[in-house]
Amino acid sequence: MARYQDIQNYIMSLINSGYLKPGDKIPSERELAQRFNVSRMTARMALIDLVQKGLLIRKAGKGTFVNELVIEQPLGKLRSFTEEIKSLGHKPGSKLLLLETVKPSLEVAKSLKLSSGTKVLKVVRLRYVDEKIMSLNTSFFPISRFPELLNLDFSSLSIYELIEKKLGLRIVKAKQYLSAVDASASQAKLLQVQKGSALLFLKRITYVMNDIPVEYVEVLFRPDRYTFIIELYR
Amino acid sequence: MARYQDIQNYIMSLINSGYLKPGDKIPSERELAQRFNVSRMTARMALIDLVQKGLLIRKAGKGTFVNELVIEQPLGKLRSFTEEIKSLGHKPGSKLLLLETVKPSLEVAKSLKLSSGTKVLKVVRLRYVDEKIMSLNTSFFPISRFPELLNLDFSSLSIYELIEKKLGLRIVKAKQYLSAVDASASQAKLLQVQKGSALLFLKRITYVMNDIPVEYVEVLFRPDRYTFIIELYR
DNA sequence: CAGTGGTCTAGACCACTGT
DNA sequence: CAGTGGTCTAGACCACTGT
Repeated sequence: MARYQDIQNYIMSLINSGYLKPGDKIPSERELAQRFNVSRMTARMALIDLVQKGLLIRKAGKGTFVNELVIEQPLGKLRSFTEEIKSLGHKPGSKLLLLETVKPSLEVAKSLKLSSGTKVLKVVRLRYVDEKIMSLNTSFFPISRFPELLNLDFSSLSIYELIEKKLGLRIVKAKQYLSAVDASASQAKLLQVQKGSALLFLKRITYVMNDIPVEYVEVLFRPDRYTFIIELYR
Repeated sequence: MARYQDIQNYIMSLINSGYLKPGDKIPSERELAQRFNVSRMTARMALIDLVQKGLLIRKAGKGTFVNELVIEQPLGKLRSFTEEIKSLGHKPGSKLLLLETVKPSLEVAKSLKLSSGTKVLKVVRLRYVDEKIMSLNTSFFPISRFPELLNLDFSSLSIYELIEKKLGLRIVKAKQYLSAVDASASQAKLLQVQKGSALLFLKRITYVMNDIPVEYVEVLFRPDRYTFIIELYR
């Protein structure tokens, strides 16, 4: 085990334990070098590597700081929020805010390929990453088509997983629309941002076999906590 | 200009000129140190930075090599704004607002794989669809790497087309980041929206062969005029 | 001004690869 | 075996930030 790794483990444990939070200053290179009895270059290597991994940020003349948490999602592969966050080494969370049967809007009905009088299940959830609020999700499920949806536990982490396991449906496709909106007063309050501040707005229709919709969802992301990444090729 | 950057520029020029191809071995740390009259640690820093940028690969006991072009799953189709708008049956437009040589920000420099002192060409354009304002594009081009970029007509519709035709470069990949921001006063004025209203914010790095960046661009879209659609499969 | 990260020196010993 | 990158030392001077 190289000596610079001792320093890295030390810094990581301070961050993971919550002792150091995003924005906090960590000890200087010279201080770490002295404390671990290594040369400054060795302490420096430890920090540069953690900067490269996105955990720290350095500012010449000021110091080295714990980086803000930003989740980046590579688009292109259909994965659940839960799968995505876990794969990035973070802890997904969910809080159920509302669960009721409603008459769908025209857009919801059309997206789910339902007649506008057919009732749907509306589910509103706050989504968390590492206990921090990330997004507000409002889902609509076609319970007339899949009545078993009513039996699902919507406070659990991954609804997609439940749909596949309990309903035996295979999710094969999603169509997403990405835009931006101003936060309304109520949205701002739930997401803990300023009213009117910009939110990343995602609409998604998820399909099982034969292009049959199983969910229509609108998600409002805090742009400081979530970024979509898309790689394109030709 | 730091001395390790001289070494980086040297290596990059060997790669860009085609003298060094993917898989080729580059001179060892000790050899570069001697040739550039620096200590081995300095030569080493130059290489480690290029490894981190994905241009080189190192193998202990063997040497340092030019990285292979990574082939990944095609996720979407890379099309220019002009191609896209035309295919939708609309009329694309462009208005050149600014064209100047600037020192890049850290992010721009890093995205273009340049040292931060290397000047870049900044091009600001308003984009139209059917004579309506759609987006504000701020591009940065690595003129040190591709000096011929200075001869392009930036008031023309498709810069990508020009890059491929006049410079003989094939654009093969783009990486996009999507988020949302509040419109600043000046952005709002140009886009003719309310100050502080939500804009869809896109950052894109466009690459030619060997993951060499040819453009970094930030685009602010009016969300009422532009929506990203993404289809996902599994 | 003291403190910070950025760059750099001129060495050293190590494990590993290939001849 | 000679050559490679990996790790490390004990210093140095620099530009920059904040008091």
